[in-house]
Amino acid sequence: MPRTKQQFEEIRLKSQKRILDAALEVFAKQGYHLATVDAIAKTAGVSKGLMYNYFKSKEELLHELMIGMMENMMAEFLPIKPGEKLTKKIVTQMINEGIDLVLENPKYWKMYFSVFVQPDVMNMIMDKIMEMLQPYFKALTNYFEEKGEKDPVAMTRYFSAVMDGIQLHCMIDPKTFPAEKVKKILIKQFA
Amino acid sequence: MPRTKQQFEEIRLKSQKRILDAALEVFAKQGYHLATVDAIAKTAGVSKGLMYNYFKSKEELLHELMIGMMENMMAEFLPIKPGEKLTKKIVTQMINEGIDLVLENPKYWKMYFSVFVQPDVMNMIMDKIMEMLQPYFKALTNYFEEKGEKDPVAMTRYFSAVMDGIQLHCMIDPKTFPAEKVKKILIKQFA
Amino acid sequence: MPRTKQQFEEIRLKSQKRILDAALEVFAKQGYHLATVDAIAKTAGVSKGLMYNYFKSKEELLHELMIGMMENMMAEFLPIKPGEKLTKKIVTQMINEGIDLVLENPKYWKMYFSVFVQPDVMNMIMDKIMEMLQPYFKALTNYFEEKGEKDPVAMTRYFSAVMDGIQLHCMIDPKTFPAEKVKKILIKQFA
Amino acid sequence: MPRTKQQFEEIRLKSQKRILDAALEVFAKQGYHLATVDAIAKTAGVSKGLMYNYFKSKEELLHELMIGMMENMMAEFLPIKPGEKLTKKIVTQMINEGIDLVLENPKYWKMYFSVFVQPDVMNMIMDKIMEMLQPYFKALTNYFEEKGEKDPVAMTRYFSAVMDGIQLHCMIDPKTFPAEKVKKILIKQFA
DNA sequence: TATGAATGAGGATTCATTCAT
DNA sequence: AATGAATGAATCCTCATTCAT
Repeated sequence: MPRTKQQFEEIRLKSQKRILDAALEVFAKQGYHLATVDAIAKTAGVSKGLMYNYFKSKEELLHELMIGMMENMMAEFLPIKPGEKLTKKIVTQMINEGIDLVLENPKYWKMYFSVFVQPDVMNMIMDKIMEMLQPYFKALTNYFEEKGEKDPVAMTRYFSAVMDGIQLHCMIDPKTFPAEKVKKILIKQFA
Repeated sequence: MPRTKQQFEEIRLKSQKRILDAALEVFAKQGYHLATVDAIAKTAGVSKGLMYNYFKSKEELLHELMIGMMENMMAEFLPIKPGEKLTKKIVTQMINEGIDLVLENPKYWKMYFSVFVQPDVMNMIMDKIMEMLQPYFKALTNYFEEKGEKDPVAMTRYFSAVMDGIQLHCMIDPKTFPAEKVKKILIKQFA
Repeated sequence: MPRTKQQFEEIRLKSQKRILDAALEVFAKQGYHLATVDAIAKTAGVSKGLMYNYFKSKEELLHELMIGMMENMMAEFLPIKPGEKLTKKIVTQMINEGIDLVLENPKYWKMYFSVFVQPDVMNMIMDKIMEMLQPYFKALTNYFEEKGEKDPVAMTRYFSAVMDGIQLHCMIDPKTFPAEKVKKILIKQFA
Repeated sequence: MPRTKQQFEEIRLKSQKRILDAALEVFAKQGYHLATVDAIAKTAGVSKGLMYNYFKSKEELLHELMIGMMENMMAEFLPIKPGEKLTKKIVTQMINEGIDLVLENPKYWKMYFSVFVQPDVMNMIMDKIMEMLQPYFKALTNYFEEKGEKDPVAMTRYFSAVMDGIQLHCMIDPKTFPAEKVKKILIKQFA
């Protein structure tokens, strides 16, 4: 008797998750190009072949991973519902969380950032991610508008850039970067 | 025959420069891992063998390149002599130049940034670069101290991070990023 | 419960046929080596596991298929009973049918031919097929003998070779090959 | 001092030839799909890498080989200059040579034939080969026209098909195929 | 009987590096 | 100083086959 559809589905999901987790770990430690499919499979405790059952290439594995991370991050980073407005409190929280997230797992974020900087290959991802970020940009633009900023669109881009810069430095040097002080500066300036 | 020696030296330097220029171009276009030694040699118009006369590996080529770029950038970006003090004017100039440099050649800077984000491989470079940045950090700390900032060290790191974030976004999206408006915000805030 | 046994047997035969049909289709389209077991199973609408219940390997599947095709073809191509003699009419029919069969399904026949040309792997099949062809060769030899040919054995081999050559060209270029004219030539020469 | 251009050219040609010879041998013995690049390189006594210096893929290697064989064969098989007319003597020679060539090296010709029967992959080769065969078809058509055949184009195609059929059977069973007798039949019929 | 997840050996391809000239 | 032919380890990916259910 074969397993039921549902049983198979469960098995599939479980294996996929193991592979994605392993990929995250290995990509984070070695970077995309130095990470071998072999190492990922070994880390996941599955065969290489299985990987290719679920992801049609190493690149697709990265894509899926990035999209997944992005979705998770968005959920934590921008905890508002569509249409809801940003408040000072929420922006404060975004700043704090955005920095803490990186400090907790600098390796993962290195991988994440590195993609933005890879030439060619990753353009597909960029589009997808930009699309996902739209509501976040909109909400911020709204927020800055209500705060009375003259050019809320520019301010939003400025804020995003600043946050990315901070996160970048947290990643590079999590030990000596004065995260707490910088948080305060940011909150004072933007929230 | 000292004359001949000098000529050899000239040829050496010229070839080296051609190779470094080619490497920069190819690394910038393809990223370190996707760039092949072959492509670099071809771009430089020399043989692979010659390349290995001057640089003992692909990695060394990258190192030399990065250090060189860093030195150039520092010269332009921080045009003060050791001991000299930063003025509002100079900081303003730093902000403007720092952004314009990236906008002029986003590809090169992508390569540059990507190194900071590569795990493992580039740890060696980091030390060297951090060392080179020391005087720049010091001068900025001094500057912020004189401007009356409470925590000038934190402010310096904040400023560096912000500048990197802006530059990152300029690189990613040089066309729609509101560089001029952001410059104004930065100058108002830091200069 | 003999009834149940019979039902099982029916199911078995039905599944086997579906798999063989699918195999024929996929082998014909992609060639033996490029055809995947997966594709065959999918085309047949069964699981890979089931396939291996009926055929112990991809190679056996090919064997069964070839033998089956051979039997079918023989039935159509040489519609005489053992011992019965070939007549002009029957030979004419063989020529016409032999060419039409190929023109109707050039892909299948390509697969069929390709086996004769594969080194190593398929030697096993050759023996089996040669054995099956014996009565056909005998009947032809008889026929040519009665027609007064000096060397009926050679003539038989010649006829077989010619037919295969014609069929090969029909397969390669079914559109522009002058099949009807060639039929006439053949009939005039051999029938 | 580097070698001269000419020296390099010689080395290249020599290596290429070794690889092509090896490829012919291995493809002939195992068939395209079962032949491994490794085996070819080993047979040629060079590294796998070198193969890829000269041929950008296994498939291209096959293409080059086929084209080369074709050219050689044409030179022997159709020893007339463009514009020159075919005579009975030349056609007789074509028949004899065409069969002897195959009998001498059935393996090579198996490889050659197998390509015509491979689905998909080899379409590029087909076009090239058809183009090369044009002058041969033209000369034959002319010949049959002057011989007073009613439909010389059809006759040409018939003749080609017959020759291929004979060659095919020579390949499959070089030992018992009555080559000499068949030659006589062919000569009587076509020359 | 029937399923499809899992395996892993095997194969094509790439590319930094070496070395004879 | 200069060349580019040659190497081979490393890597991605495929697919026939097995097996627990």
